[in-house]
Amino acid sequence: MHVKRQSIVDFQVTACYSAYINMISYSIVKKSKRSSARAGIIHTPHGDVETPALVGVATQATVKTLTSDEVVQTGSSLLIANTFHLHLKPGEDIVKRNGGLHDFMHWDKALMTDSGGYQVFSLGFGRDHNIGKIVKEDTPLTLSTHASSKNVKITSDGVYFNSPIDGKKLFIGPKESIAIQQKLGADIIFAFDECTPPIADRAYTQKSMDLTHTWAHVCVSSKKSDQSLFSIIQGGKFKDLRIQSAKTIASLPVDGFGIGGELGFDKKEMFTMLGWVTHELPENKPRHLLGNGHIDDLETIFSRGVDTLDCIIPTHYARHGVAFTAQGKLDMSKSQYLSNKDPLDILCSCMVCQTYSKSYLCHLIRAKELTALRLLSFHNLFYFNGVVASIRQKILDNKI
RNA sequence: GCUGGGUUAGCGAAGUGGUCAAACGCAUCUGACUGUAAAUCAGACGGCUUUAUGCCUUCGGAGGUUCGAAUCCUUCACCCAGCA
Repeated sequence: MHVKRQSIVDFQVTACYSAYINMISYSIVKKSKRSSARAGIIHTPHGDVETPALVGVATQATVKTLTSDEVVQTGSSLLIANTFHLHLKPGEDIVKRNGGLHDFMHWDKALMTDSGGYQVFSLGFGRDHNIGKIVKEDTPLTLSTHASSKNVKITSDGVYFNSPIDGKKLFIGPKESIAIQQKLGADIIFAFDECTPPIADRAYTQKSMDLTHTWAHVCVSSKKSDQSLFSIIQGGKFKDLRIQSAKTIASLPVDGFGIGGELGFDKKEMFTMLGWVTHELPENKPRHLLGNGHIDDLETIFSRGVDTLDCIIPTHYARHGVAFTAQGKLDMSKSQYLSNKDPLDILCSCMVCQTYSKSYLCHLIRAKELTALRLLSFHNLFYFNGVVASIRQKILDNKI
């Protein structure tokens, strides 16, 4: 993969079909009769991705703590890296000079890059109010159209950020995001959007959605590469806006869809909202749910017609000492596990469960050994991928 | 033996007459975490209860000065350094 040895003939054939080969395509293997679930395959220039699929989060061109080879062993076939972070460090030109993201990070399978739209929220209102994308219902905070963030200035052309690294001002709009993503060279790139804050009122949500739609058009027209473009649906918690957004984005010449922003205060609401959105989308293109995927929600999310989703939970929680198992979430920093000689999950066939005891992992966590973070990250990703694979099987077996 | 420095909550370490149940760090415990500002963050951490501008017991031991002592004095114990 690193060093490509091709005969002249091979090269010509590749060149001949490159415009075709480099786009993704999606095929449905099985459509559920019981729900909106689909089992399918996204064909990419870097291999097929069987869907539903969990997309591993590799924000800074790495799934934190794991090598790319290890990520392959966890069963992942698609990762998502981040435009904003890679623009800051090391810069897209460095990545390009290293042969693009795939070569740079030695990842031979499919890749997405997120557009930086999430950072519009997380480094803006998210940071201002110390909130995440999902917020409890009883928050007194509200954002209306006049609201402005300390750290991020949103204009019709794009967004002025303060770099979280050195405070330096930088500007990213739809054109800039696409230009960066072209240099990064992932198979699938995302349109620049504003991740609508969960505390936005209707007026703000609408304005933000309109802006995201405007930017989506700019992204479509400024893309010069043969990468596949996914465009993001917003609309917050408002049914008419979600539907309007889905219809608008669906009418664009894009290759797939992202479902973004906040999805209500509770799980039920989220599942309902996903239904509103996927109902409006054409069947022949993949739908990606951005940044959402508690383990217990996966089956219902996929049953609403979502094909892929990315979520930091398996790797993020791992670094905070939490392991996911068939017995639930285990906080491996708890001293009770020091005397437990069983594997994390007795039925798990991952390298960690085949090799190490809870006692050892608990010790490593408590001793703050980096290996602990690696082992839990590996297990959690493997475990999540296994759960998603079993959901796919259930769809194939008419059980979902 | 002499001289000097020291002994503070589980550990390390501030504090040198009142605002001290005693800063801060570590350890411990409890919570958070959903397109990664995240190997992070927040809270508790002498005891008791009616959870409070509440009560009780603490700063090597004992005694003293003072309205009031972790802080000053005496003495004892132990530790460290230098000198014999």
